[in-house]
Amino acid sequence: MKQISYENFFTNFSNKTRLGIITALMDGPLSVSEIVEKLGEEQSNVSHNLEHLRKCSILNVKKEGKKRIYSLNKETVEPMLELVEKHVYGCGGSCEECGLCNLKEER
Amino acid sequence: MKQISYENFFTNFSNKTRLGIITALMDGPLSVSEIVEKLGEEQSNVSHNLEHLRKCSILNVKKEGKKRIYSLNKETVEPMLELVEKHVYGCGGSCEECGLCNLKEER
DNA sequence: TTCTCATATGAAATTTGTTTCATATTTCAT
DNA sequence: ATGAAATATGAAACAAATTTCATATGAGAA
Repeated sequence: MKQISYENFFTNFSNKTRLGIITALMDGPLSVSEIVEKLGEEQSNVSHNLEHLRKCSILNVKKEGKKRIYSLNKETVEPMLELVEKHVYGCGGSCEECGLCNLKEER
Repeated sequence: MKQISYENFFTNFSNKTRLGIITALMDGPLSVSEIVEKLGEEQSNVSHNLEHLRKCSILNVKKEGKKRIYSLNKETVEPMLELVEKHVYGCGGSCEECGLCNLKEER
């Protein structure tokens, strides 16, 4: 049996701050301070989390003066989130725990 | 900005036991005790984790005598894992942290 | 250079998630 | 009914991930 070890990859989608970052970058690249402002999280927290995302190639960075501009690897992220969305809409409202069906209501 | 709250969904892919369960069920449905045996994890641990997976509709259950047969929701899971695989093979070996590039070597 | 802004980093504190342990529940066989 | 097998459940113990805090680094402006 092939033991898949994708844990660390998926960790990037399983916390609020990181999904916040991902969501924030949906509309285009942003600098760290812009992300910080958008999320209302602490700078160093955002920074730590950006590192994880970057290390898994979910984000890309480029330097621009003193700023670092982060952008989303949409090729992976978009279909990933689309898949979940599809899953949610297909579940018939049976996922009490994961909160996705609640999300449904919000939209 | 729409705040995505998919955390809990992705949590199901970001730990070893649950990915182990998912992997075990790739080849077809299994009872709890069969999963326990296959993974070498404790029964109650497997049981707890099965609950999470089921609640997010990643797994389905059906009763069969005293047994409960769990099966994989392949429609969601397969393309999800395929996506990650594609991401990995496209990353050019740059994801030191997430361990996916190491997986590459294993195969 | 020195100052300031933007970001990163390490370690401690905190929060969250996972596993274990003991026990309960369900179902079937006797 | 009673016992045994299969699974579930709750709470405590444990482990791991996240956040915060203090500080460091780097880059440009004065």
